[in-house]
Amino acid sequence: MPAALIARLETSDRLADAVKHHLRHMFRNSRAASANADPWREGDKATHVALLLSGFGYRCRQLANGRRQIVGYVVPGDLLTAGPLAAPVHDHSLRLTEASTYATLPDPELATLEPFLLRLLTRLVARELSISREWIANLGQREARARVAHLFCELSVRMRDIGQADGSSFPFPVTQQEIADSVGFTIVHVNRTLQALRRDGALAFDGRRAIVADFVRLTAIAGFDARYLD
Amino acid sequence: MPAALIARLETSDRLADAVKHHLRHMFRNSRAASANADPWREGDKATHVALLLSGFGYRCRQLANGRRQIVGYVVPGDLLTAGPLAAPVHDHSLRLTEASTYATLPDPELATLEPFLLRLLTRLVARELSISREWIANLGQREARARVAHLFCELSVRMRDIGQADGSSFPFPVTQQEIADSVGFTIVHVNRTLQALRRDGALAFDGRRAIVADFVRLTAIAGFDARYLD
DNA sequence: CGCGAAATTGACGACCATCAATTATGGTGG
DNA sequence: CCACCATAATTGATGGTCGTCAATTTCGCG
Repeated sequence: MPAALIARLETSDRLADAVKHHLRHMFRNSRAASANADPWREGDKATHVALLLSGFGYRCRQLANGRRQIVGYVVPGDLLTAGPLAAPVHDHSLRLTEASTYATLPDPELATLEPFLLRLLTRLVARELSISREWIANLGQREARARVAHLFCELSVRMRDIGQADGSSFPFPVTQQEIADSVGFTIVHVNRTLQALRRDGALAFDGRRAIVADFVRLTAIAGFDARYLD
Repeated sequence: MPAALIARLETSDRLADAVKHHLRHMFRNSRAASANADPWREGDKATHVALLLSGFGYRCRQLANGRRQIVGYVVPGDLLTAGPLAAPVHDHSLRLTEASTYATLPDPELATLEPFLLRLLTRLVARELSISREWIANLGQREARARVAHLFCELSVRMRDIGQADGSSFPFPVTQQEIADSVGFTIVHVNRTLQALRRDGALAFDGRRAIVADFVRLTAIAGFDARYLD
């Protein structure tokens, strides 16, 4: 049940019942994955279209110099991959950091996909692209505090849009090392930056949840503008 | 005439004549733009599908802190935008740094696009996404020399794939300030880094052309792996 | 030849990396 | 329920990469 995708799409426009019906049919096959599973690795053949139904994860790229970069997070409702519609081979690994479920489109249906569903897939890929470009700007032009704050602004909005945020907090099963690999700093510097954000009263943590103590302040620190998430 | 696109697509697989015919028909309407034109700005409505036929440019995002980030370059054969198929509004500005031509798809044909052309557009958007993710890794994990080198590796390969490279050099109408805004350094540091690459015998310039003096060395410095460009 | 833009240089300082501990946390078995 | 262990978080000291500021030189074009 692609409820999260439907919820997010309906944050802007109401969907016709027929469309919802098609979506539910398209993503009716669901698979389970346990925490720390990798549905695919960089270089694997891209076989299916896949959509995250529940859980959490990130996309990860391994560099020749031995370092790795997290290039994006996936939350329920996100297109995990457009499969062979995008490229024959995956350019990154997908890691699910908690037990998750995702839907895959049966291969035979790929060839006969309704045009309007094909267009939806294009829009979903384009949204990933928009997010990626925001990350480029984040990595290239923001200093530590703003850069880290921006990551949490983004995730906060994305979680809220799918109804996964509980008040001002949301599930965040990610280590500081993984935050570091996302924003391009060392774990030591990320630790100090998170402490600064806590001192600012903008951000806090409770176990595996992130708490946006003051969203307005956090967005001000980050220079965050949510338009890229539409 | 989308010759560059066809050339690039044929670096991996031969295209059927019928496909080429469809592409030429799809992108038959061409427009001219002068140097330093901005076909669109961030926030503008996305009206057309557009493909660069000739020229050169970059995509640019403006940040709240007054800085800007170049989030990608466009060369002939690149999809400039999937228009309303991607998003109703542009999330970045497009700047053409030299006189260019680009093809646009007439609006009425958007609704009746052949499925296989729709799939091609999805693939082209996905390629932009793959390149964006490589940029994220570049900005997040590589130090100055490798990061700058990587940019030139990418452009060198992309120019070669479309037959725009003349031996080991290619047109590069970009200032050091723009390189700086691409890799997230200051112009001063970019200048020193370029000098280092020149001393290494890896890279040189001649007016508005970049000269890859030693591609193997440049890729070694960058830790470049061209697979993401397929 | 003259002008503005672009490239280059030097000195200095800040931000972030590195190295190396120590402390906290949370999951597990006794 | 607590002891135990591995993982994660935190801290301090020091150094290097890159930013900032300000000036000068070179280049491109009319």
